[in-house]
Amino acid sequence: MTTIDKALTLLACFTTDQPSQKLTDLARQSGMNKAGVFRYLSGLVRAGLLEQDAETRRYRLGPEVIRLAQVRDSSIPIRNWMRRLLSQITEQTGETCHAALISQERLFTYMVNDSPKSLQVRISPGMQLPFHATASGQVFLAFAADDFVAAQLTDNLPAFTDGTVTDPAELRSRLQHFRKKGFSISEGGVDADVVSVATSFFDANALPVGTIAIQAPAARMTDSMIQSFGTMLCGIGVQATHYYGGILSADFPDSHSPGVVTQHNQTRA
Amino acid sequence: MTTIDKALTLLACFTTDQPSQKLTDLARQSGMNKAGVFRYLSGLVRAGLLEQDAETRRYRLGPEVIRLAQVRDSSIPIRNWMRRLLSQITEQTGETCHAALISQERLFTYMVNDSPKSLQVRISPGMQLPFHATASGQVFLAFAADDFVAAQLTDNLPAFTDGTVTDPAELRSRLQHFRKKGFSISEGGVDADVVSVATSFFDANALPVGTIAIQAPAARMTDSMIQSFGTMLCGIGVQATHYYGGILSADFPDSHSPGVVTQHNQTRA
DNA sequence: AATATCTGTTTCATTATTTGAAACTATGTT
DNA sequence: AACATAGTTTCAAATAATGAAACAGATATT
Repeated sequence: MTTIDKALTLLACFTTDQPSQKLTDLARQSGMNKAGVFRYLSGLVRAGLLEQDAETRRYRLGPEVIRLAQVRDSSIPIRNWMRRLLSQITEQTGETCHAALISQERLFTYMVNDSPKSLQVRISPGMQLPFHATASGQVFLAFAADDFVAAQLTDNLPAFTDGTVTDPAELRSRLQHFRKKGFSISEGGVDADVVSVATSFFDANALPVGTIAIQAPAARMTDSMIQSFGTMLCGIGVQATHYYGGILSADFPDSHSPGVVTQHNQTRA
Repeated sequence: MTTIDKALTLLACFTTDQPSQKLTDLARQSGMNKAGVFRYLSGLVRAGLLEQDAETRRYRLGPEVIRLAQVRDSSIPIRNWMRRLLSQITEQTGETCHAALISQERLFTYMVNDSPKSLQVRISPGMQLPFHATASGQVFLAFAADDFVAAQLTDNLPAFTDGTVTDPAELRSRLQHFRKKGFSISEGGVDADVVSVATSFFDANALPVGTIAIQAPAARMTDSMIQSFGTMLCGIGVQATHYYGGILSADFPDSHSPGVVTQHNQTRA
């Protein structure tokens, strides 16, 4: 492990749950020496990736990460078309939806489009999604590489509700099913009384890079709605893959590719 | 200079003008050994901050910078209120506006709100703004620390048009004027026939952290419009400073603080 | 008010890592 | 086929990283 690796692993400690951190905690979490962590953090601060609160001495992410994100988006402009796709979903379904992206083997919410309804599922960008307990995570695994799946589906997976499936064998069988359908369904995996449907989109190697999901209160969801949401999402996923410049996974059901949900599907003859 | 510094300076090479880079160019630009740059880049790739195109072998910013930006925004949520403020500006003026932030002594556009008009000034997020040639840059300098100004206002400043002011003495005198007014005006500094008006907002140390600007074709701008845009921007800037949790620079004209432009200024008795 | 405790920061001799020139490989060019 | 270019690997010499312990500056406790 090089010095750079050690310094940069500290960045992974900053999450939406813990957006600012104390030196001592970072040292404890990372298992590194306090003096070393201090030097790493200083370097990250000099680079603008972190900044230190003058009063509390706590570290948080710095303005440079925002600049970098803008630059990234100017070369791989996901933001623009993703906003359109999500608006389209909420328009057609009336429900909250979100997109998630993979980074460093972690799936995080990238963009959220809130339902106009008053009873809505609350979710915010930047949150990490557990693979085994969310529709997004599961559909991602359904199309991910085998060793990746194996790394995620360990024993002792945490249960967030009574309904969380934690048995690897059971999960694998579900993944197979989701792979055939092209979308996943999760009921009460993280929050009870929430149903979630998700599909994935792919990069140039036909590997999943992100997911698009709809989340709604279980109370107003029927089985047929879930199915129709699923097929719609598959169509959206195909578009996302296209915009991203990727190609569909070989396992992805192709029934959705030719314009099942297009912007002008009403104009069909 | 530590190893971490050397590795992280490479990140600064990625800009909207050069969103992807070749190893050799990065080595040349940074003046570092090719082998070393390769090792640094590998580390940055492992951390997800960069990724390498499988075909072209070029490096570009990775998905982790997006996750980090989301986390940053969850602790210092500029995006939400800034979007509101910019919409408000375009609504009232009909012109394109943008916000810029400072990072690592560079001012970059953070958010853009396009004018609905067909003839509009084109600007995209993530671009670096030269301090001496833009209204944003100038109003930033007007309230920045003395040594920062001195570092920026060197001799041999580049001229982008015939109208670009490059004389440090002349620029300093303008800054003084802008500081009194609270906003800056730049005509044809970067693009001829473009007029720009800008104000800044401040952090808890009363130092400028960003700017908010309006840009319009010179053809449809009058002097009185410029002045009224300026006073409006000052009001918006006061709000931005408030939302950001900062305090106004002591030099900032206080005439704008008590609700010169509030959301409900029509409801005054 | 004095003491203890918890921070973040600095020091310094030991140790391990970075360093860079050159060799190597792969791909594209004349 | 020879040449050129770009990315990657190697290895002994040089340099920077390391971590225990000391320090300083807060805040909490007796």
